Amino acid sequence: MSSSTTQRRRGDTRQRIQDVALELFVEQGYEKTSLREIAERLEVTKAALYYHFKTKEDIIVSVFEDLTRPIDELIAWAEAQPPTLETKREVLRRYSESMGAGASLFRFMQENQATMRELTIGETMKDWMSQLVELLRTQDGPLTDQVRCVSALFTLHAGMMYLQHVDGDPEETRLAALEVATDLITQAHHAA
Amino acid sequence: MSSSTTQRRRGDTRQRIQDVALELFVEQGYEKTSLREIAERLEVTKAALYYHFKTKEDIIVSVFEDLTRPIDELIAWAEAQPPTLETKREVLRRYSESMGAGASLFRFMQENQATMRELTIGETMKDWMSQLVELLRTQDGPLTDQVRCVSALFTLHAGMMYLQHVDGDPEETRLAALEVATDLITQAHHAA
Amino acid sequence: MSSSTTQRRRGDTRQRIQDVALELFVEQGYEKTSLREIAERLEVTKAALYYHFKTKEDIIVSVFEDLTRPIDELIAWAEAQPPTLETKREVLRRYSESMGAGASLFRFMQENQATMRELTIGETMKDWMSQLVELLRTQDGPLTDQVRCVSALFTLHAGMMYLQHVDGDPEETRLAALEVATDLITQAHHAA
Amino acid sequence: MSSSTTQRRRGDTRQRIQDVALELFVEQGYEKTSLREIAERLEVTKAALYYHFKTKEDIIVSVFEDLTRPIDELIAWAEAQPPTLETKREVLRRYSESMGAGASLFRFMQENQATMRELTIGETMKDWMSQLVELLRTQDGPLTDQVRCVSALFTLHAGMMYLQHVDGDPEETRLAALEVATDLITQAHHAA
DNA sequence: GATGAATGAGAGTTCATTCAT
DNA sequence: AATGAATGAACTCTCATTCAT
Repeated sequence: MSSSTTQRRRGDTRQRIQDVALELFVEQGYEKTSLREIAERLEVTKAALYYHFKTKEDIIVSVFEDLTRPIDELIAWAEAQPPTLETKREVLRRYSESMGAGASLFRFMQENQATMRELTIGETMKDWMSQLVELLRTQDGPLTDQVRCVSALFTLHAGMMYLQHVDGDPEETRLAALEVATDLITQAHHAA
Repeated sequence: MSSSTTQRRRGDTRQRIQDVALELFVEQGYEKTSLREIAERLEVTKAALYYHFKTKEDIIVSVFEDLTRPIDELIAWAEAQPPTLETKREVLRRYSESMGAGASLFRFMQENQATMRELTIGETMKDWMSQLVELLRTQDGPLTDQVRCVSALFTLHAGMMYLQHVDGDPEETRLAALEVATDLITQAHHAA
Repeated sequence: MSSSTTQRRRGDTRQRIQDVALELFVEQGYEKTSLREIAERLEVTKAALYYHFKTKEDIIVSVFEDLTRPIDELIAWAEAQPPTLETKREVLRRYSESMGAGASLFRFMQENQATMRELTIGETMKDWMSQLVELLRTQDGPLTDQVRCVSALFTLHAGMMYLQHVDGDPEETRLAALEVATDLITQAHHAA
Repeated sequence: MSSSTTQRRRGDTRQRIQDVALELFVEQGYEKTSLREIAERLEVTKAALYYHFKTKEDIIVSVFEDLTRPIDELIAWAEAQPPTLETKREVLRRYSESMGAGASLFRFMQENQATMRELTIGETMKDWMSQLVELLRTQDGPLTDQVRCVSALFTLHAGMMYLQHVDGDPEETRLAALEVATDLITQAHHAA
């Protein structure tokens, strides 16, 4: 009995809401996903969502808080390191890994930037994009090298979003993207 | 009298709707922009919008049709050329230029991908992304080189979106991005 | 040239509006038919309709005026006759004939009574129904006979509306309905 | 306190919507009745209607489902009987009775046929009209007799709709109509 | 004899949110 | 921990109608 679906669901409703919400947000975008839809898919009422979360925005904020912790930690760690090339490589390596884990969250971010901007988390996200760029870029180097640093970041994103279905193995693709990104950052570093 | 605001506006309402709509869509996203808002900013009624466009989607579709023509032409041209490195460089050069012109449209596309996917134009857009990648990528080369081609495209986008406010002169930034992109494609080409 | 479609249409726009309007009103009902639809089918603008008719209601009123004249005349004629059985038979005969001619109008009336009631013509129509009943019914006869008179009228209607597609020849059906109606009225008459 | 208006209304809102809706639909027709009107008369918001019914059409469908059950049962019963004259008489008798009960629904049907046709229930209704005719009519008899069967049905309708205000007692009128209808069917039966 | 452009009113519908139970 | 019932605000869209040209 304790393993019946109903039983297993006891107590983890909050988690299930987050899961289903992210799923739908990724599928359809934030605004086009209604609380009714989320509730229906969970077979609970809308009011139940409000027991667990104060607002719709709260749901997505909570998902972000859980899934972006690795990035926050990465940034914190990197800021404590000396700005060597090796550090930068490690940043890319770990960032790429995080993306593998929270892939759908990243996809959501990528595809819903307009929405994010209005949400409080928008700032958060923009913040770490800037911080990451700051960590990677060769200060005071030529403009092209600064572009390379940003491009390295975007290459990782592109690797996740646009190359996944093109080729076979997702992991292989991720590694290829990481290699290209590392390459870019290395070029930028040597030029300086 | 013939130069009064009302007079000057005669006959260009359709154009003005497109302009204001794009402006707001870029600012706030497609779904968060209501027809009421557009109408109010134009000082006409909602019904007037419906005189000129059949639906809300129609408005954005028409804006796209006007502003993406350069890209369509670019693709058509490139497909008729031999797939040399020089052709590829020219593609990037012209693509970068188009983005300078229709900058806000590109920003809209970038930031509203989730929305676009549901819209009919979503397909169109995805189509030309694929076609561009196809034109640029070194067929049958190593995976990393394929990544480089996609990355080149994304570098141009990144140059437009994320580096504009960072540095001073937008045009200079655009050119730097173009240089990096060209670099990437050249590497990919030589390796093959 | 004078026989080109455009040429032939000159001057009979008013008539064409009436035709198309009736056609659509019958097909879809009065409220569900919009002036846009009528205009589109005629390949003119809505404003053109307003050149010929003051309001939407005006269109249908004008159609009625044209097509119900035979009925008005029938009533006028009947009122001048002695109320013999033969007169009554003649009334049914001519009413049945009118229905054959203005069939679609009758169908419209039958199917849009709720609408008619709000329209000014609603009264008109109700009026002649009462007048016809008055002409047919055997005053002061038993209730059943009064029912028979109304029923005779309805039989004609039923013959037009519900039996048309059931059997082959519409004309044959009409005549059968007329026969039954005449029968009913005869019974009612003899009883008195 | 527990008998205050607000209290009493708890839980029967759905029913109240159906009642008020039918009332207004009968009064004004389906299309001319807006949800705003229904809501206002109930002193709730439009949104409350949508809590109980998915669409406007849904409201009327639900009313139909409730009120046409007697007819469905009548048809089912009749189909199980031998097609004797006595059965047919019983069908008319019970049909006439049903009409007394759901009188307003019948009036609505009669006066909004154009609307019904577009609604899903239109088919339902047409179906039972055909089934009733099928049950009553003397197969392979002369055309006039078939007309008589349909006419019998219409006589009942006419008795309800057009004779109610003419004479005093509605019940008396209904019985008179039933008598005439039975007469018609008997004639048709004997001829065969 | 007709059009192009617009309006005001209102339709049906959906949303995030609330609150007593 | 969750529901049933409801709200208010907003939405996209359609309609009959007007009027200068």
